[in-house]
Amino acid sequence: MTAARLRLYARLQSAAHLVKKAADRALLDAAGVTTAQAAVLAVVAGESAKGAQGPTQKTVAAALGLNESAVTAMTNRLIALGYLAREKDPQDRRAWRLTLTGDGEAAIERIREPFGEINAEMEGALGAEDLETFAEGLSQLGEAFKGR
Amino acid sequence: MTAARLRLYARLQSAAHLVKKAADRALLDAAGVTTAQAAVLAVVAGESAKGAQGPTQKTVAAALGLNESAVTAMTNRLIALGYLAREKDPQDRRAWRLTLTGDGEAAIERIREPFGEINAEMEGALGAEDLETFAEGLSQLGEAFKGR
DNA sequence: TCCATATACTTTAATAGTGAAGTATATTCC
DNA sequence: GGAATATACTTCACTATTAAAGTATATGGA
Repeated sequence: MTAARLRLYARLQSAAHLVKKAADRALLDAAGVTTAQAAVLAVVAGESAKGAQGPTQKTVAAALGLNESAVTAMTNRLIALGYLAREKDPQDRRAWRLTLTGDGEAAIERIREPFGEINAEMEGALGAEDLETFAEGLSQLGEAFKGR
Repeated sequence: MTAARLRLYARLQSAAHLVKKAADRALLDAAGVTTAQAAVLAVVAGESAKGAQGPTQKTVAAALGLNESAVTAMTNRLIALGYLAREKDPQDRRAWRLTLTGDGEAAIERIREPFGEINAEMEGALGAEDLETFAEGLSQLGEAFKGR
């Protein structure tokens, strides 16, 4: 089958792993934050910009395709690092509302440049490839595997 | 910048994570093996086919873009599961030579079908996309980030 | 109003990875 | 031949994830 010949799964995972490894080193070096932590901070910043309250952990989990237990653990680490704060939602006391601290906002600022470089390096590596089409393909893959 | 607009890093990691999550469930269900374990078994099978001896751990690490310490841990798990065996290379007693057990070869057989389905689902999800070009882009990314 | 069920989060045990520092064996170069 | 260095692997402490089972609070009927 062509499905086997193209080895899409292996290529996708290998590329993702190698890029993540490099990005983690770059971000940790320049901003003292891992890419996984940066992703959570970015979601909290983005969701906070939408409304008065910060997002719940469930919202963060859904945005990143993670289990809620992963977000519990990440949130604990980010609070320990001083980047995030949480308080009980008064409307629903099962839920936490997450917000960035001042240090959290500062971390996001520090992330911007090294992260932009990673994205630029990726675009450079793709050479002649149609970038829009390639990016679209990645989104289609994500979309197709989102609900299982 | 276009680099930020396309969010290649986020899309790549998200797609890879969601596909891996689904593939792990499928493989664990059908073959009792994780995708990470399957990757190591496949490398050992492929390298063993090339020469008389199985690969060293270093060879496996290089093939998968992993640290040698990750391969030490994976090898221990796969030996405990009965899929892999190792013996000291008589030419270089620092190195182990890895080989598949009968159970390891059987596991590779069980993996084939569910894994083919994952690849086929990925191709399906890409729709109109030129599959060759997309696959090539993934390889280019991997290649560009391999040596850092 | 109370019970059943659904929802938001937590806990636990496991896999999978990193990087740094350590051990043992090879190799290289006076 | 022996010292210095390189290489193959291991160990350790840590981050990040999953799935399953548990806790606490909401919600929607009867």
